Amino acid sequence: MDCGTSGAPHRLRGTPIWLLKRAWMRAHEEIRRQLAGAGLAHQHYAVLATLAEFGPCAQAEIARRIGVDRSDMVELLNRLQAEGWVHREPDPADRRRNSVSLTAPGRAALRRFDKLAEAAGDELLAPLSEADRETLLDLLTRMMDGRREEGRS
Amino acid sequence: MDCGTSGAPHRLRGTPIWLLKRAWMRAHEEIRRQLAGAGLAHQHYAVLATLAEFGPCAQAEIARRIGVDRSDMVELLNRLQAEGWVHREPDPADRRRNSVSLTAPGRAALRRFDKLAEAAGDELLAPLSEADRETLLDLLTRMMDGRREEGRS
DNA sequence: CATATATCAGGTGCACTGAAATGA
DNA sequence: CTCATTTCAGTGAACCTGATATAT
Repeated sequence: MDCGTSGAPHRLRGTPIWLLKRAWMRAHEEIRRQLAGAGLAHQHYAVLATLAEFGPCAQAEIARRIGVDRSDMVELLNRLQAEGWVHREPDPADRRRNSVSLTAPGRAALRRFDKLAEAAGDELLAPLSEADRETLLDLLTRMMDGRREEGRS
Repeated sequence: MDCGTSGAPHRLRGTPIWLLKRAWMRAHEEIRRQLAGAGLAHQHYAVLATLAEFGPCAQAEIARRIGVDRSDMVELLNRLQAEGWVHREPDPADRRRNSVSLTAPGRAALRRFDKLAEAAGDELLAPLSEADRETLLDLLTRMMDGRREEGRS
């Protein structure tokens, strides 16, 4: 993956869309490398993290939380279930739903992946100081959440 | 496209990789909407911008500059050529190469797309103040270019 | 009836690989 | 012979649509 921005026209280089694209491509490469050993995608990690934080969920709820399509949840969970990390069972309260829960091995695996994800993030942010990292995360968060509390930093 | 970050686990929400993914998805949606009328992708715009800035190029050079695969340049240019915006001719100095150049209509089209791209960027950055926008672009640039000039803002 | 869920089949855009043909 | 360029054929992950069966 070629993530350099160096030779690009400055019509693009100063543009948020271009920068975000290249930044995401680099980020994607980092997380991919970290999770490659386990043969997992970032989304698998996101599913495990969601279950750890919110407890047993319907598939559609997980999908909504992490912004994945419901259609794609099926295979995602098939994989995690095959590893023995999650457990699917019909929800007695609403029999349309599968109640998906984290198993003990799943919880242990998640702890490993947490470390890998953190390493990927550190690799990515390596060129920035601690203060700059915080500022960047804050700005991105505010950009996404659409608020507007000026100033700061 | 669902770009909200609201309901995601905080294990992900504070993470640069997660934030960059969601941010890029939103950015992609904005630029897609702006260019949808012309039926173009962001990459088509990037090609035109490259030709405007660097003059006639070999296909491989354009590909290198904007981080697109050489294989994919072919169809990208087919489309732009079909619109009459670029012109391909064998480079007499090195007959392996195609010298790709911007036509007059291509230059005019690019001016229109510049406006659309700018509108997409403004839409994206709307929640941020002018100072914050500059900071964000600066941080992203430094993250990608790997320098380390601390401080700023 | 309308709505929500899980699943499957398929489509599309995009990054990428591998190989061929041509020429430097 | 080695390398670079254009092109084509095809793969794979990800986002998305539409349809079905089932339950609320």
